[in-house]
Amino acid sequence: MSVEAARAKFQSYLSEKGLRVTSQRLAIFDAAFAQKEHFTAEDLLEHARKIDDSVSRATVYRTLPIMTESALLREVDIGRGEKLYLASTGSTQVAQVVCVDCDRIFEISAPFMEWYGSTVSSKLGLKPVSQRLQVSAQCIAFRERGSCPNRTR
Amino acid sequence: MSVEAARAKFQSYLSEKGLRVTSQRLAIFDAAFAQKEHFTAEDLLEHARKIDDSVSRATVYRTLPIMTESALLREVDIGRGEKLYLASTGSTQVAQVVCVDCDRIFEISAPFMEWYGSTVSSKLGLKPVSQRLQVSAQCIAFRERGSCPNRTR
DNA sequence: ATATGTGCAAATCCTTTGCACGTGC
DNA sequence: GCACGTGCAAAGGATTTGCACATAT
Repeated sequence: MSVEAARAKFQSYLSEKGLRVTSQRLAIFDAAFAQKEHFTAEDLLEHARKIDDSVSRATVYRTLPIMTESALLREVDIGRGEKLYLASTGSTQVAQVVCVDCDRIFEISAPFMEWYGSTVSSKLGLKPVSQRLQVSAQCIAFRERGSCPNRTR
Repeated sequence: MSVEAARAKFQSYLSEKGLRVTSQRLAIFDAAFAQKEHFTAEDLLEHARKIDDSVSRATVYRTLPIMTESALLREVDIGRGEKLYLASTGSTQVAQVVCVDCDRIFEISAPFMEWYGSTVSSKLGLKPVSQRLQVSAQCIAFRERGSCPNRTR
């Protein structure tokens, strides 16, 4: 799905739900879809303000759930204090591989995850809605050199 | 592994790491292993205080990572504000199935998860350390009646 | 004896919320 | 016009931390 299509989808979603298409929401959308990596709410605020400096932190936090519900963003919670977000490319069958040292996150498609989730929950008679797989791993640089180039801590 | 064995393991772990075996740490251990379900740091504080009323919130928070690192507790983060913990019975190949309505957590063993993690991360040349699978699902009661008996929200 | 651990309360961090004003529809 | 959205700053909730005192080794 192209960015243009996603933008149209966002506007449709808002209208259908009786929500309003505001300049702030569009700025937040544009800022989110300009990111190439995972971003935090704070990152998003910063970038959205470059597009429309009237955007407030509160509006970012209020818009994030809307974009998540409309499947335009994927929320990624790897157990740090803050949540991460990523513009959704369509697939929900994605696993996060997090380097134990540098905290870099690699997203990889995992089409077999669906089968996995249903296998697992059918044991309990539950109907799976979504599944998340998170793998902690040592990245190549860490294994070879004992530390990661991207390390921030 | 029995509770007695786990308690011994905890004391050994502390000694090996040059950490001290204090009455507070033992009270926290005992409180944790007396729980049958997932518990929060606050739950643990409350129960530990019944054993030793000198236990403080700070000590609970300082002891939790020690018990997690020594594999005596498993940390479960399902994206609520607070983290949950569970006395570890040994296996790390466990998936959490969370009911979307009542938030109940079912832990089920998932021995094939290890294979899954390595398959996934080998695509990136990473060495997997641990993996977590979380499945959101509708529980039986929710599907049949539209709401869960255990619902708290 | 002394390095660790502890309780307390304050501080932190991310996120949410109340309110008065602004603005799409 | 008016319901919904917004910015601001304050509140919120979980967790962390600085410090002086206590204690395991």
